[in-house]
Amino acid sequence: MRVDDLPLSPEYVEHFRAEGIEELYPPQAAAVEAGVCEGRDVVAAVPTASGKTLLAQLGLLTADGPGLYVCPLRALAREKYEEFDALPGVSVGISTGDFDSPAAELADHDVVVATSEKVDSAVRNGAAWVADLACVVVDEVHLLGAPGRGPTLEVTLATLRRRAPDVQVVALSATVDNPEHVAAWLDAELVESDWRPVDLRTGVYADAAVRFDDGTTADVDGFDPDDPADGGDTEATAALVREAVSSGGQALAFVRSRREAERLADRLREEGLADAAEIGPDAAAVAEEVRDAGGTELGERLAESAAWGVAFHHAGLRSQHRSVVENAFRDRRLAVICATPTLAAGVNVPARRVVVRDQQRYTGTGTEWLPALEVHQMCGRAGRPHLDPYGEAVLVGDADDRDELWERYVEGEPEAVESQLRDRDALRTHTLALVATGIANSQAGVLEALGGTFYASRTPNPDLGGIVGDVIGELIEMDMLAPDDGGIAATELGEQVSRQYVTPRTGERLVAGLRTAAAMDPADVTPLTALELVCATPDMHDTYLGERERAAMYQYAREHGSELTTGMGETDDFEGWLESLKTARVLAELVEGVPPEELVADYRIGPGDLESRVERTEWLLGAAGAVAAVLGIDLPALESTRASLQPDSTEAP
DNA sequence: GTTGTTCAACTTTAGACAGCATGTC
DNA sequence: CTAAAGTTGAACAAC
Repeated sequence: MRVDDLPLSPEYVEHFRAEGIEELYPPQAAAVEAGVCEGRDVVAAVPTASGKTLLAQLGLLTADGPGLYVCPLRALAREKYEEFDALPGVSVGISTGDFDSPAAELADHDVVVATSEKVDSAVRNGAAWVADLACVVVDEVHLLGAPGRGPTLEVTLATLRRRAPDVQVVALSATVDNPEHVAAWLDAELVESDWRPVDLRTGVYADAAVRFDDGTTADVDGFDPDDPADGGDTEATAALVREAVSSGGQALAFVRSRREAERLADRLREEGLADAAEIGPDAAAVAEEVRDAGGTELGERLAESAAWGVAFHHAGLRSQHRSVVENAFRDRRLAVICATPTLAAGVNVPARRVVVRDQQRYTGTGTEWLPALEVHQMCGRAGRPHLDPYGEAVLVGDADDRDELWERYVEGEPEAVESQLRDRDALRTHTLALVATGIANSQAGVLEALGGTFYASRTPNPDLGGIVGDVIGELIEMDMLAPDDGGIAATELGEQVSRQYVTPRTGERLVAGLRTAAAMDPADVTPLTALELVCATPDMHDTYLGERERAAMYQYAREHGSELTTGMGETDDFEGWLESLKTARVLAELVEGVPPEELVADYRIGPGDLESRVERTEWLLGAAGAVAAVLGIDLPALESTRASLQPDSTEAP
């Protein structure tokens, strides 16, 4: 099937041809057969890089009305936004937490790209445009099975389908074990394929040789397993990377932790890989870009490394640094990225060879094998269309785990997608939201609304009644819901909590903290008071408290006790509270004017971690202000603290 | 006293969505 | 109370 054959206006056909697209890829053709262009619902379970974007565009461009593209990450949203924006005559909007088209304009765009939480939030805040949607594309639907975020996705989709019963849904999934279940839920045609535009061979390294799934075996150049220095997984990884690079390709190496990503990069840099890849001069420019994106010690190390064509990539990096690395690699100005698993789920960064050194991860209860889905996503980054003859993914192991790796990841099926909706916290949040938005006004109403979820479609007798009854009781206890006219209704507090997009537990904590603060001596209410209030909330992530820091934090807690809304004896999770106090302390120093570089060094936290905590704090302080207004509490420290966290007052221009 | 080496005990460990409301020289 | 790798620091040897 050719682009000319599609029911598209000539300008689009022209655009796609200009992009070099003539013939549709088989999965795309299958989706057209299934009716993406005629408004049919379609679930496509296909590998990354097999042309999902075009598939999404076919649905959106042929739909008779505005479209919505839902994706899980802000960086992905931006990437898609740019791709859609390149289409002739299509007006595109974007709506994510960090980057937002004006709300009034969203309704006027042909396509809006948004994160799933932002869509959920828009629904909760009564955005009218959702009811007019003709087509919704959901990228990475398999995240339905993600513990924290899956429920949001399924409830939001159920609500969207309720509000706009005729929307076309196009769902894009990674290869999973049960795509038919997702398709059955959406009553959609299933397109399933493992076709890829570039061949991928996956192999397992052990004992100085790689055994690939196409039956071939390969030695590793310049690698002597009998040399004691060449024995470990890291040495093998380095050799595999070096080999790919010296034959003119680029490589990605995945390791378990941030520190190891940096270490591996150091090690590879010492080998001077850039020369081999003939990207030397360009790499120097990348180093400059990294420096321009902000100077911390970590940033400087990244720049030095990038100058040699080798970068590292993890969430401790500021988002700007991350995107510099991603873009430079895509432009072939870097030879290697050593990364934690972040990179596997993120923006499109294909390489000739992918080396997965670590396949296990620490979980708090020992180390566990990574899900096959995750490893497949890493491996799927191998092979650049038009640039590489093939892609190669190599799992590094030793003789002992060779068979296990082979079974688990080369031959093994990816996991099934399973609903996480039964989770109490998730149900509490969504029950409140459903009532607050007026979708439901009784327990039966909530259950009925949840009837449209993936969970309900998978469970013959959805027995959510018990849990929903429980959480309604809790919400009434929290004064967020109240009995009303034989049913239930949201209180002013409940409505505000839902609109501010914080969890009920966070709302509860804010109420308690605000009441305490209101009763405190005003002279004791400082930025630290506001920050501790917000940091000791389930919606804020804690900061790791090192063994050596613990005593100092304890001391700090004692010294500043009068400013805090939590007494040291009051909490049943003292350790957890100390961790959140550390977060508050770091932010308090930032507010006082301590430069970020210093904080990063003093508290051993990544610049990216600091950045994300500042963002969350701004949001939560805003939410705290809204809750305070409901309670009739006036606490100027909330707003003033938030103001002094704003980028222009904390960062150099 | 200083520097170097070894080894055992201790420390650390991936990621990242979200609010709101607008005017001004 | 899991596991694997990195880091620290004590003990000791050589200078």
